[in-house]
Amino acid sequence: MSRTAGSSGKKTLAAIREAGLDLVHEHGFEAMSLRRLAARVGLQPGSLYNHIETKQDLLFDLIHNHMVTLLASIDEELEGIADPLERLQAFIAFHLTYHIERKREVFIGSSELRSLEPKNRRKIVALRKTYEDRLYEILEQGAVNKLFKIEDIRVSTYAILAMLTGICTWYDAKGRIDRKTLIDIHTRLVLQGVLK
Amino acid sequence: MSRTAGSSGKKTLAAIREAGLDLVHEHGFEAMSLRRLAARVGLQPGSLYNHIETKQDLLFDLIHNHMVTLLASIDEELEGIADPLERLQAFIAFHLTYHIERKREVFIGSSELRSLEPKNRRKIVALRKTYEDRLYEILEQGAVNKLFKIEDIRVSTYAILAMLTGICTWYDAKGRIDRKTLIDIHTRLVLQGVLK
DNA sequence: TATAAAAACGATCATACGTTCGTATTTAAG
DNA sequence: CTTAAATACGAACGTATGATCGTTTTTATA
Repeated sequence: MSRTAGSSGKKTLAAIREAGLDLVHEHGFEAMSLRRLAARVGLQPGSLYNHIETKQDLLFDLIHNHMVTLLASIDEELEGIADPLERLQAFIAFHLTYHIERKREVFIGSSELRSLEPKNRRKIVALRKTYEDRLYEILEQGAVNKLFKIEDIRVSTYAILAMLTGICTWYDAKGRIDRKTLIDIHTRLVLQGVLK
Repeated sequence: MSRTAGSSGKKTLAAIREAGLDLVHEHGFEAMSLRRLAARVGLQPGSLYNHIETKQDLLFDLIHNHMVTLLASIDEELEGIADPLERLQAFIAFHLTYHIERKREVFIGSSELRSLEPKNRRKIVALRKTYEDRLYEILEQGAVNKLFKIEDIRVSTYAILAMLTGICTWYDAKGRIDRKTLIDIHTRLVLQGVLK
């Protein structure tokens, strides 16, 4: 893929991000070389710096972008739903669907927190906490309404998230189970563990 | 840490493994330099090769060692327990305890499969499958005995493993919750999702 | 205490690293 | 059509990479 001077910066940045997701996922952030990244995008190494500040900034950009989109999406998804049970069902379906389609981002978002500078890491951890709180609040609301019976809301939040996220990384879209069935099974598993 | 020629190879190899776990966990396998590893152990880079074949062999050794010990331990743990419910409880307690104490190994064992050569990766994946089968068989036995009611045994196996393993990576031993409580909560969560 | 084996040293190989910079080219706005 | 801004080039910086090898030092055995 060759590229000419002056060509659209928007497109080039998008290509850099896409190749970055691939390469970080494949080699880890520290081991991803900007030379390989540039080659995949069709640039000379130095030209990357017309689009990114530093390698570190690229990593932050990739993870931050993921988290912000995730948060905006869940809020959109839950908007207008009041009943805790329905909200929980919506959360499960959304989380599974969203994460299945973004395995690279999910992997990087958890495995490469180590490579973020402290200030950047704090920002990401705060966003993650905000997302976790969406589920926490649903469980809490259901518990208050005597709809759910939960021993420890915080631990249950983490347990449900671990289950849903973990499964996404294994799930093979071309395998035995279709997406709807996957959602159904998990909805039932979670509800059994949570319903009164 | 300084080291003298002729000193015990067993100790040196153990130190290499320990430092290797740390550095792979911290930087990722590809980005872990043998120079840094050697420095941490107190060796010149070339001296590592008195103990390891290649960098790749070290990675395989680290992961393989973990998986073999894991398998031997679960078999020992389950030995003599016949009742599926008791076996499930034993599995949960064991898995949580074992994984909490080996966060580095667990992390590396999942995130660095990508860095294993195909032949090595196949061996590890086979061992992992064997471990997963231990839980699968417990669930199956419980289902046959009409003790458990499980919609999809394979998916439930993965879901339970994802939940238990995921939580281990977050769990802070110095935090609000002690280990016994963590096990109790998770045992209840799993049983609710599985019991008839 | 003589000696073989084990382990460490330290130099070396060609190659790759992230980033900077001066220059050239292309695009888009006026 | 002119021109400023955006983008790309390509060389260069000092440093680090995994692995090899001949040599030296230390250990343990007999």
